[in-house]
Amino acid sequence: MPRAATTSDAFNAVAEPRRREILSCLALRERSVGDMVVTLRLAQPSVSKHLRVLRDVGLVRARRQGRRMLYRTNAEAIRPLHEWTKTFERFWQHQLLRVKRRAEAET
Amino acid sequence: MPRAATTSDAFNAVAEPRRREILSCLALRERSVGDMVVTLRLAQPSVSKHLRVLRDVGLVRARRQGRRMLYRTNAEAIRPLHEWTKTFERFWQHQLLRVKRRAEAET
DNA sequence: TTGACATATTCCCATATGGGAATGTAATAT
DNA sequence: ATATTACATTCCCATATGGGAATATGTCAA
Repeated sequence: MPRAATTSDAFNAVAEPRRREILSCLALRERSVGDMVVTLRLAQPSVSKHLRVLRDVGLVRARRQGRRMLYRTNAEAIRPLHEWTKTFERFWQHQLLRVKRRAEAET
Repeated sequence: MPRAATTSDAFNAVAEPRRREILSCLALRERSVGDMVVTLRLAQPSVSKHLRVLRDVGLVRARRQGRRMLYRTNAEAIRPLHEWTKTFERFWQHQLLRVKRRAEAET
């Protein structure tokens, strides 16, 4: 069995650094593909393909405006990732507390 | 260029569902490999290989106890993911507000 | 209709993958 | 020393990948 498809879920989709850049970029405001090509210095087909993946998992939404396509981030789809990482919050807080205590004990 | 290695960073490592299960499991308490095999119903080599990936990116720590290896989650390594998703928090809050307003306007 | 612009898709390829099976390695027990 | 237990690694393979290049699709303008 190979690795799961990038389009299988948000976790797989955001594993790619370029796609994370795109999401950050499109969170602030709607942008066209050509806009992203200039901003991120990527080839147009690459941008389109990344957007396709992000769209398939619902991380971006698109609408047509004349001959352009305008994309924007659908932040709601990032929330499951946030929730998952959040379940570990108390653990790293415990770890930090332990480190702090150890440091204090050493003085 | 193929997909980035699963060991290239935490984002790629946690893209795999089994590895997320392992992390959740090892966050509560230290466990041996055989323990995980039983709990997650995975073949032993699979568990070992997943743990290897998680170790390479610092998501788990290991120590030997006799003939067993005990693993535990290093929650601190999940923090960057949490921070990244957090940057989108205000955006989904905006979206929810908009949905709420629309719902209220329709009544 | 024809052309230009904007984006999407297809084809190519080297590479990393996860599981299964088999094998290697390390530590204890006898 | 040998056997046993507990993990780790290696080999195999079908499959998905991201980039580059080329091509297809879609929209407007004249």
